[in-house]
Amino acid sequence: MSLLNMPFKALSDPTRRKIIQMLKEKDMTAGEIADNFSMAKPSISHHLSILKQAQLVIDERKGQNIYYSLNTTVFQEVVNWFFNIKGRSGGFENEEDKI
Amino acid sequence: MSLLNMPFKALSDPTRRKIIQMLKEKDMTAGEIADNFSMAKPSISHHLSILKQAQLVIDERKGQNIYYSLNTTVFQEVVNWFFNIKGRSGGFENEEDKI
DNA sequence: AATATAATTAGACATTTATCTAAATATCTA
DNA sequence: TAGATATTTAGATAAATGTCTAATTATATT
Repeated sequence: MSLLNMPFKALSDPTRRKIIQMLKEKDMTAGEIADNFSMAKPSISHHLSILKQAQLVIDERKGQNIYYSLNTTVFQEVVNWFFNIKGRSGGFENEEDKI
Repeated sequence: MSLLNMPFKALSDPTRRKIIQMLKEKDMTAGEIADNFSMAKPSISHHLSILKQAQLVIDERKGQNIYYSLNTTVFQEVVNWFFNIKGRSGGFENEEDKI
């Protein structure tokens, strides 16, 4: 699988995008994340696993809990794909903002 | 389906991302696009249909041909999602480049 | 009008995906 | 060590996805 394919597939699911948005605010345990959804915990665990495989998140066990946090590196690569499409304008309105 | 879900799903397939990259360079007919893949034409037609539903591309018939082109508006909305996650830094290295 | 070309639609099929419940693993605490 | 809590893994299943061939639609040409 290509480098970008896994993160793109991972981001194609709304639950996983919501998780990413939550982790933007703060690191969270699997349980805290699951509490924000009306979905069985194993389902969330599965989503976290896909985000982890895509290297969009990092996990670290602390005692009984496993904390999840964003891995901005792979994020940047996906963003770069869009920048490349848009001629590196990145959506800025002014010419000065372009690279 | 949420506004962003369709484009995200559409971009989760590598063939469709390749099509987007091709359309970045120039507008193309369905046939020209299909010639770049070792895939049956109806399969490409299906991919184009998904990109069209997601409003990532626009189609226009000219005689026997149907020309496809990028619709940057919806693109921008997807880019904005990433900007929002990344605190609107957009991946620029320098503070000055931020909005 | 008949034929050729460009593209889509229809329908079938195998694979992948998202979800669930039940069971297993890991850690903490009494 | 036994029990409680947090999380994952296993296995099942329904729905979605990507691909194909065959048929259809739309346009152009002779």
